[in-house]
Parts: sequence; C-alpha cells; structure tokens
Amino acid sequence: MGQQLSKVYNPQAVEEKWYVYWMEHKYFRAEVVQEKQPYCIVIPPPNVTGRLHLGHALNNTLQDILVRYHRMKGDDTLWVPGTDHAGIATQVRVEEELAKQGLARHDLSREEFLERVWAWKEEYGDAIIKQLKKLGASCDWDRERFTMDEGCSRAVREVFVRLYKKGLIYRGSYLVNWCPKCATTISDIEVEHEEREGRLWHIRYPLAEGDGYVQVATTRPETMLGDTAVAVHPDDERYKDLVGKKVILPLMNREIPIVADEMVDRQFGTGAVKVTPAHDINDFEVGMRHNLPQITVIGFDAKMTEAAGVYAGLDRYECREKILADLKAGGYLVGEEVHHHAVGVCYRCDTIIEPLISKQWFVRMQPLAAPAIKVVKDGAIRFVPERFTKIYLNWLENIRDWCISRQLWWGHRIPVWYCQACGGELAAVTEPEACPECGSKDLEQDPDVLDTWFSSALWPFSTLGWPEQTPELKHYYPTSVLVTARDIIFFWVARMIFMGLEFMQEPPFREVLIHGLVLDKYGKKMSKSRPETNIDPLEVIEKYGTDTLRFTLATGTTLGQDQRFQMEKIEGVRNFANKIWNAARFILMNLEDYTAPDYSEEASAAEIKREKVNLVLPERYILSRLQKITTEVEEMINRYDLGGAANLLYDFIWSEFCDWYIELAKTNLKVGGRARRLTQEVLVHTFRRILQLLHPYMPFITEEIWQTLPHEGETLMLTPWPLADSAWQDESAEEEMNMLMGIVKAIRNIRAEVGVDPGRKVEAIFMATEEKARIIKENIVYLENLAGLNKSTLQPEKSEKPGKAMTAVVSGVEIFLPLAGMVDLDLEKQRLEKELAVLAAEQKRLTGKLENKQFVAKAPAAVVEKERAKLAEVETNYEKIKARLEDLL
RNA sequence: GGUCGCGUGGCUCAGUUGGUUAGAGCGCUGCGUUCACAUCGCAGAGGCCACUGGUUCGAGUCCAGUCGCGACCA
Repeated sequence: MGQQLSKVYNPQAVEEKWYVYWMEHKYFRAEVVQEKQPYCIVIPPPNVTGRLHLGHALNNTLQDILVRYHRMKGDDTLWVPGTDHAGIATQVRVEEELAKQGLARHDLSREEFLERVWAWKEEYGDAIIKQLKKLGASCDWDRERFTMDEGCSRAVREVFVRLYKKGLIYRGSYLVNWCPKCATTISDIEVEHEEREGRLWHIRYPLAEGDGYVQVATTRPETMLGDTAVAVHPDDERYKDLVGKKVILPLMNREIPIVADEMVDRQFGTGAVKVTPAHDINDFEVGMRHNLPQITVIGFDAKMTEAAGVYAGLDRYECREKILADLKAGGYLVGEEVHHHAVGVCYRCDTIIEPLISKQWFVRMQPLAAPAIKVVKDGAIRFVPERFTKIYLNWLENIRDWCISRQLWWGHRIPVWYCQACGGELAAVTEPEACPECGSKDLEQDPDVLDTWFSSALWPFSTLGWPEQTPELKHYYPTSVLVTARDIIFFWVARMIFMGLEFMQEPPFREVLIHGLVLDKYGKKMSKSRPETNIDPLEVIEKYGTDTLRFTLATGTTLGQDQRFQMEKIEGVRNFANKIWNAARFILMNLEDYTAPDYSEEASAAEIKREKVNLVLPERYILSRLQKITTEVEEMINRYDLGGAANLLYDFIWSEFCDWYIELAKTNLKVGGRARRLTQEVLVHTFRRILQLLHPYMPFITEEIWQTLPHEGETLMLTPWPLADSAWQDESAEEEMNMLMGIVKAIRNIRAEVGVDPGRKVEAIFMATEEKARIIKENIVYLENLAGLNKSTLQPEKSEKPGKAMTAVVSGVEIFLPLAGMVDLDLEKQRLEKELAVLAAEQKRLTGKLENKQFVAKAPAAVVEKERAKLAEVETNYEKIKARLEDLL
C-alpha cells in the first residue's frame, strides 16, 4: 500500500474528500448529552459584506483547534456557525452596486431595496460558509444562524421590548454622531479619530459693553453661527471679571453670555472657548449645565440651515471659507496657525462626521455596565491575555448611553409603533393591531433600524434558541470561550457581556481569547486600498493546502500579538507537511509484513508494554519523549498557547522523530524477526499519537495518513485525545541517547571538517568508563550506521592512544578517528586548541560561580548541584583534550 | 496628553514563575542524490538580547528612566 503514495503530498487530492466524509457522517453534529461536559463556542459571525480574509482564517483556525481538541477529549462539543447582517456596512456595499447602475437607494422602494440586499446576503453569505468549510471548520452546520433570521430577530424584539419596559431604552433629542454620506447616526465607537493637519483660527468677540473683546480659538469657524456662549475656566484669573458679562457674536450680532465651566482647558489657545451646543459634544454638555439655547446651523445634509442666516444653503466647508473671509473683512480674525488634531470620521465611509442634535433611541448604559464591570473584576470572565481586561474596564467605566437607532433600511426595524390618532407610543414584539390607548388602528412603525451590534450582542444566547428555554440553551450556555481579535472588544465583547448578564443572569462565556491581527509582510494592516498586500486565504489554500495555511497561522500566534504573513513561512510549513507525508510513506513501506488483525490501539500499546524489556534504547527514548511532548502539548493548549504547542510538535516531529528516531529505527527494521516487529509497533504507535496531537492543527493530512495506517475506528477526529503514560518516562534512556547522539554528531563533525567522503566508512576507537563503554557497546550498531563507521573498538580509559588520529571528547568519552592518510596533525592541534579554549573559558566561568560563597549559600541546592555536575564534565573533557594535545606535541 | 504592546543573529520571530554555553525557521557557507522525503540530509558561520541606571549570589527575563516603532483611548 505504501508504494502507492506519491513522493510529494498533494493536499488538493485529499482535503475535499475528508471534509465530505466528516459531513456525511455528521461528526460535527452536537447532540445535547446531559452527562457529558459541554464545550461550546459561538463563532464571531463574519459580516456578509464580502469574502473572508486572513484575519478570519486565523480566528477560525484557532477556534477549530480548540473545538477539535475538546471533541477528542470527549466533551460534548458544539461550535455554532453563522453570519452577521452588518447593517450599515452591507447597505453601503449594496448602494455602491446600485450607484454603478446610476441608481440611489431612494430611487427604489424600501421593499425593493431590501430585496437587493437579501440577494447580496445570499451570495456573500454562501461564499463565506464555503470558505469556512474550505478552512476545515468543524462547525455544526445544522445549527447555522444569521443575525436577521427569524429566531435572532425574535430575540432582538424581545430584548428591545423588555429593556424598553424596564426604562433602559429611551428616545430623546441629544447630540449624536451623524454621517452625512451614510445619512445615518452612528454610535460613539463607530467614529474613528484620525490625526489630521488643520488650522486653529483666533477670533475676537467684542464685549457687549465697553471696548474690550474676548479672543477665542477654534478649528471649526463655521459653527460660530450657532454659538450661544463663550466659556472660560472658573479659576482663570484673566477672565475673572468677565464671567457673567456678554459678548457680541460677530457676523450674527447676537449677544451671548460668558460662562465659567471647568471643562475649559486654560492652556489651550487663549483659555476662552466658543460654545456651540448643537455641534460639539463638550459644548453640548456645557450648554446643558448652563441652560444655553441650542442653535442648529448645520443640517443633516451637511449644509447650513436657515438659522445660519445669510450662509444658509452653503456646504459646511464652503461656509467656512466665506466666514473666514467675512471675519477678516470685519477685523475679527486675528490669527491662524497650523494645528494637528483628531477628526472624527465614519468608520465605514471615512466621511467627517457631524455632531448634530437629533431625536434617537438610546440604551441607558449605567445599569447595564455596572454588572459587566463586576463579572470581569470578580474573575467570572477572564481575558487571555490578561492585559485586555484593563482596556475593557476602562471603556465600560467611561461609557455613555448607546445610540441604537440608525436611519438605514437594512437591519432590525425598531419594534415601536406610533399611534397617529392619539400620539401614543408602543413597543411590542409582534405588530400590534390597534392602539391600546385609544383603539385606533392608524399605527405607524418607527422607520429606523437598530445598530447592527444590538443583534450581535445577543448572539451567544439568541443562537441557542432564546427566548425559548431550549435544551441547547440550558446545556451550552454559558459558552466556554470567545475567540476574537482585539479590535472588537468594545463593539462586541462588552455588549455580549452586559446583554448576557441582563437576560441570562449569567455571563455569555467564561473566557475571552484575544488574538492579534494578521499583518502583511511589511508589518502593516492589510487593507482594501492596497490590494497587493491583501492575500486571499483561498488562494493560499489552493496552492499549498488548508493544513499548511492553518499551521502557518497557528505557529505565528503568540498570545495577543500581531503576526506578519509571509509566503516564506507558508513554504516552510508546506515542507513540514511533506515531511510528515514521507515519514508516513516510510512507515507504510516497512509494514508489508506487519499483521494486526483486529487492530486496536490498546492491544498495540499492550504489546509494546509486554515487550518492554526487549525494547532497544532508541525506542525507549522516543517513547519517553513522546510521553513528555504529549503532556506539554496538552498543558500549552489548556493555557491557550496554541502557537507554542504547534512549534513544539513541529520540532518534535521533524528533529526527534524523523531525523533521529526514524534513522535509528532503520537498523532494527533490517534485523528482522522480533526486533523488527517491535520497531514496527513503536513506529506505528508513536506516529499515530503524533497524528492525534497534530490533528486539531492539520486535520486533513492527519486523517488521510491515519486512515492508511493500522487503526481502529472510523475517523481520527473522534479518537480519544492521547494521555501521557508515565510508564514510558525513562530519564536514563534519554540521557544515554543524548550521549550517543552527541558522539554521532562529533564524528560527523570531524568527518565534515577533514573532508571524508560521505560514502566512505571509517574506523573509530572509543575510550570510556565501564558504564559508558557498556552503553556504547550495546548500541554500537547505531553509531556505526549513523556515523558511517565500519570498525569500532572499545578500549578502557587510559589505554594506549592511536598516534595519528582525530579526536573528540563527548560526555567524557574519548573518540579517536585514525583516518589513514587524512590526518594533518598541525590542523588537528589547532582544532583541539580551539576546543580547549572554549572549555577553559567555561571552566573558569563555572569555577568562579561555585567559588562565590553567596551563590552556594543562596541559590537553590538543585541549581548549585547542576552547576557542579556541569563543571565536573567540563573538567573531564578539558583534561582529556589537554592530555591528547600533549601527546601530539 | 493617557493607556498598552514591541525593540533578541541579514530577515521573521520564540524565550512559561529571574538559574544551561540565549533558541527556531528563512537566508548564508561547505559537502551530499542506492536504500521515506532535494518541498531532503549532514556539517558550519553568524547575537555587548535598543540604551542607561537599579534590585539580586545571579537579569534577555524584575524595577526606574531614555530613545525608536506600533496600536488604542481622549
């Protein structure tokens, strides 16, 4: 069978096959099994705006690793998949599509437009699901959800109505962030602050009485038309006498008061600021405190309103120019300077947002934030890495009410109806027949929709069936862990937590695993505007295979840290996959005579155990190492060091298993008989364990190989996760093997340095203590095969040494290679002197350390002992090399 | 301005509670294609762990400060 495998691993040929196989056998399907420990993850639902990028690939790879691991551990494992309608983002994309046909949203009816969005959702939603499947994601696809499906929509209305009735949702006129391009409000966190170069203009406002003036500084002169006060700091001596007086607003000739407010930064500008309550959040608050009028001078279209007088109708930036000109003409403008400041822009379309007063729906945050702060402070929810706790808490502790209404069409319609007859307002889960107040049937639903994050906030319980008390909800809630990137801690994580606490009385998950971003090879965020840096995961998969992509992303992961994506890494991992493939080929090629009727993992392990005394050193060594690796991998996964576990497996498989153990095993396989049989067992056992440990990372290649190896069961993915068996721990085997490997390396080194033809066999003479001589003698065949020896002689210590020979000392063992005709004694002396110098330096360092009384007194005994042992060995080696050098002189 | 992260061989990065001669991959140098794999093997070169000071018997690791880069918040 082995001979049929191609020399090079071809992922395309196997991945599709196994995914279909897993699906057909319903291995991803979770059933509620009360007796079993539940393990549940809800997917961060990708937006149906477009296709998945490498960040999604990373996010879902990490989730799948955890899910597959827990499934193998025997947990009742559920991974809920789904997608997000992504209100504003999707609507913007569809409007862009319409624009290509020369159409605007309002050229269509609301229903017609929504039909188009649904079509878009079908197309991109499907594409996303296909991508996830390509990634190998073992989600329970029977439970796929969408934030606007019937169940989730029901949950949204239910939540809205309950919060409304509780007084936690209210409608009011406040200053909100308005995006003139998207023509909707957005929440505070949807505003991005971009550092930009602007101007700071200094303007004089004349005092209403007398000759003086107050000078203010502003970056937005056009808003002065709506100024209703000038504010100074109450403790500012410069303005003490002016508080309570009035100034004349230039251009408008309006009298406005000078007020004192602690908000004012005395260092900024002149220490006096203009106050425009209708167009700036700080000013809005000052206005509330001082009962100032709000004059809206900029409208929803970003043009000046009637209140702007002669400037009415101008675009806000045209108006700015005009105002500056007029101020200058009037002698009010006294200066202008370059000024760097943060400008708020819409996170979807990059348009500069306009703070406007508008009647909107809000969620009262204080009562919801408090418990969400508490659960994290109490440790009921744990962030990994821990430092993200602070970011989360800091945000919630300074939170403002959440504006949830959006002037969009795509999304959950606000479940509030207004009675046209009596003016009553009614929130209801289902559409009401008539007004409960007056009985009128003339009801109109609020035209706005909810912030898209309102529905994603409910995701951990809405997907499990809430508000119904389904078995799934009871069993799987709270979910186990949330895996997400740090950029949506505020948008999503925090909101899920307070909604979960409010409606389930329990946090939605126990742990939050925050991973970094996938950056391009220059360390920059991948962006749509630079498509050359934007790598499509599917392209990588097509060329290199899913396992390769997954493993690359996983090994690049350090907790919470960003990673760069480089094609060189992908190639390295592709080679790793090929290495595993060829290790499998090797094993299979050597199993023709291996018979294992009714093969079982247990029987195989038992056989090895029964024959324990007959195991050769390399086998005891690899089993001991396997045992340790198994423990370490599990520990690392448990503490979410998924990258560390992957790297550990990489090194173990490539260096220890392939480079050493397989090479060593070749010897025994050739011996035949019982020895061959045992080696086959150890090879198969160890390799199968490796496949199991690696399966969460590389599900396809491991399944493919596992299926061709002797195995029991239908699929690798449901085999029990390997347990470390301490019976195999064998420190002396590891030590002895390390010594032998050191000897092999030393001989290879000499051969390479002298330039011995690689094919040529040479003779070696070893001198060692009895104990070490025994080890060498028992394993001489491995030394001969791996170091290319045709004759080896063991001599007692201090016996006569060969004259013309190369020398090395490893672990106190003297090695001589009498390479006839190749030994240049002068070169050999130089080589040994160099070696001696290294040992001398080391000896000096260790001696110094051990002679330090403080060290011996204060360092732990084990550390001191370790240093002593080290020194002993260094000294032995030193003496031997020195003696050899003297011989040669 | 505030908070956080990063600065380790040419490049990209690991380095768990302070305790080996600081590791890996890529790249580089030399040798090698009969026996799993050239998507490979063997051997090797290459690092005052950003800087300064401190704590300690001992610091890449802890503390303080400086410089540079990045992110988030205001």
